[in-house]
Amino acid sequence: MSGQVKAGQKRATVVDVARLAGVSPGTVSNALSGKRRVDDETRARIDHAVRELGYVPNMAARGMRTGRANTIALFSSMATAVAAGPSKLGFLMEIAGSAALAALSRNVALVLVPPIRDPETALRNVPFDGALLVEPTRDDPFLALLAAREVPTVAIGEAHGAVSAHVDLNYAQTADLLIDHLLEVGARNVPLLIGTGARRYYEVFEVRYRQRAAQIGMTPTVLRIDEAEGEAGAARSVTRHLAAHPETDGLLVPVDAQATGAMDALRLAGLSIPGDVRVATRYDGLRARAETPALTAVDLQLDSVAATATDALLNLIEGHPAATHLASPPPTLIVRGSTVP
Amino acid sequence: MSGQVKAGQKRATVVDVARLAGVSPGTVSNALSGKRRVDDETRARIDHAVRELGYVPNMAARGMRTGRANTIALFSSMATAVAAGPSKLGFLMEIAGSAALAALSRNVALVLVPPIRDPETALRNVPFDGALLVEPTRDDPFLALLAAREVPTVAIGEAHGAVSAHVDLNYAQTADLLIDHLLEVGARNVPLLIGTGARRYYEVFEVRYRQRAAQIGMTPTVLRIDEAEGEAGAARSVTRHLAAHPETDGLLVPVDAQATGAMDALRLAGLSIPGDVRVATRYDGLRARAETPALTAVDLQLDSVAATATDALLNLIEGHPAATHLASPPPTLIVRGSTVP
DNA sequence: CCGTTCCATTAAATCGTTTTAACAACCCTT
DNA sequence: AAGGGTTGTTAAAACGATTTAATGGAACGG
Repeated sequence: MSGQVKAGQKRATVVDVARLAGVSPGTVSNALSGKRRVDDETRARIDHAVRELGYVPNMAARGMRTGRANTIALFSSMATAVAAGPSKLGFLMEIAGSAALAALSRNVALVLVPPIRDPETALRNVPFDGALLVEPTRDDPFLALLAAREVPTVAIGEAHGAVSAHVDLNYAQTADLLIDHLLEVGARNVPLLIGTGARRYYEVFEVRYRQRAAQIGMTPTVLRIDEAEGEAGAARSVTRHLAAHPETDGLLVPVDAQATGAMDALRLAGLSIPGDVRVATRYDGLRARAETPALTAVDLQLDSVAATATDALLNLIEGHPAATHLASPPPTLIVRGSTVP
Repeated sequence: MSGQVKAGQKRATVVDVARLAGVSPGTVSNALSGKRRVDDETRARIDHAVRELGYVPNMAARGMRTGRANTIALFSSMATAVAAGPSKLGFLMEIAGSAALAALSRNVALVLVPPIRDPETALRNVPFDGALLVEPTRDDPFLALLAAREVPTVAIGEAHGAVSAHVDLNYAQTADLLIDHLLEVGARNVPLLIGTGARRYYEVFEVRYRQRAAQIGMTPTVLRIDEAEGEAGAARSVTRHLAAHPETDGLLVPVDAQATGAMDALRLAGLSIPGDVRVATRYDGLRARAETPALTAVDLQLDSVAATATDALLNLIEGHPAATHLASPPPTLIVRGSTVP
């Protein structure tokens, strides 16, 4: 059958196709890309030659001319201990799945860049036209890299750094949803646990939390935990807090890995959930659902968020300007056993 | 600070660096790649120029010369309904995470190719040096594509097609683990539910299942469900089977999405789990853990599997031959509420 | 002092595509 | 019949790196 290439033979180029079809390489290029008109009869000859030779265009050569890699990168600087955890799933991967699908439907592939110690050197070798950045910190190591490359960058979640655009993750709404729910189910002494990194969503959660606390006359307590310490760090922090404040009857722990740690601490202290203490977290992922009882969380509509971000990024890459501030569907509360029996 | 590039200015090339350092482009290339010796003093001048200009090598140009894209692709032909599902997580993404990490540590990026209707055209535009193929079917659409590209391909899980190598997923062991466990907890009438696709692991499960059934004198029943129909298909199938065989007291459902469907059907029939019917599945992912009761499943050590596959693939790409048959750590049973109270 | 060998460096070729500018050939108008 | 538009095609010039073969010295041995 034609179209097959014998092993060891080097791949056909546009020149080979041109020769076989009796035209010039330029015409082959035009026929294939459809950028300029080509006579129907000529095009037919070219198509035939392409099939005959099993011609596959060389992406590197094309990229060199066009300056495009047909690739976008997905970054997250969240410590692996928190972002990935035992089974490498979660937030980042959920976004990756949707983004990959959205990108591929526009003939662009998604390259996955998990957090690593030395992004600099690793990225020297990876070509990409634009980047998605998941909840960057104030001075995210990736931001500098991306700036140096001068590629368009879309953040997922509000960002303080300089990005081309960002998709809102509705931090304030999400915080309110969780805080109000905890109060509604009767909690009155609810500390907030967040990471130490300078992430925008930590800031927003803290602000809303303090506001609401002031309104209802609750003494606000904010416990900050090093992201790199993962679950264990959260567990230690909660244990310490419980010792000093036995009246604690609720925990607001937006980071899911830290929520898992908090649950461990509560169990260790022999407290019942949600009887003695109610717990709520933000991201409704594996951890939230696998806890016993399962954790009350929020549906962040990550599917939609990722697709929006990807589309915006691809538009930017193609030169179409995009709004710098993109909305996403409102988050909805998912009530589970950790807050109601 | 130097190293910054003013916006709008086009990126520095190796020629600019050479000029500034007072050497030829060839020497710059050698200094940067370390392929040939370069005088220390010269190298210092070059390094300085690189920093001064904020030089970032153009990957497309390099790729054109070297023929490498520094990228590997991860494919799965499993229907989206089953592989991704409600929250796009699962098997594929878990492998993606590990593989991305393993690849990046060798300066290669992972591109994610989720199952789509028209892989052919989408892939024309995506450059990659090799491919990881997750549990391909007998005539997987991706296999042809990869053959046409003549890139090395490593399958995750035994494969019948022509691949360069494959990492064993211990199908037989896994099947035995699950079957024996179901029998051990008292199930005596246990149908096997598998997909209709020609996947190697369906075949192996069926063989082991029939063998064991014969040994203990159980009438084997194999229900085949179209992968594309996801959970609903499995639910319908189970409901139908229960009507005809009320004595059913166990279900072996390797595909997790189908296991979820089966659980729905059991609940609908008002049966208690594991009291009336015991259920076990293969992959211990979100679905298995989020069920109530959580599903007994198997730890497939996907982390290690993905890392092994990625390493082998990169070796192949670099020309080092690799074993065609790669082992992975033995799977272990994870007993949960769906088989023991 | 000449002939080798070794070394760092360079000039030039090369990779495979896209794009630009030029060019015929043809059809209309006037 | 001359001039003005189309239309389809082409030759040649990019794109930016790596690699090959050649070069000019320095160092060395006899």
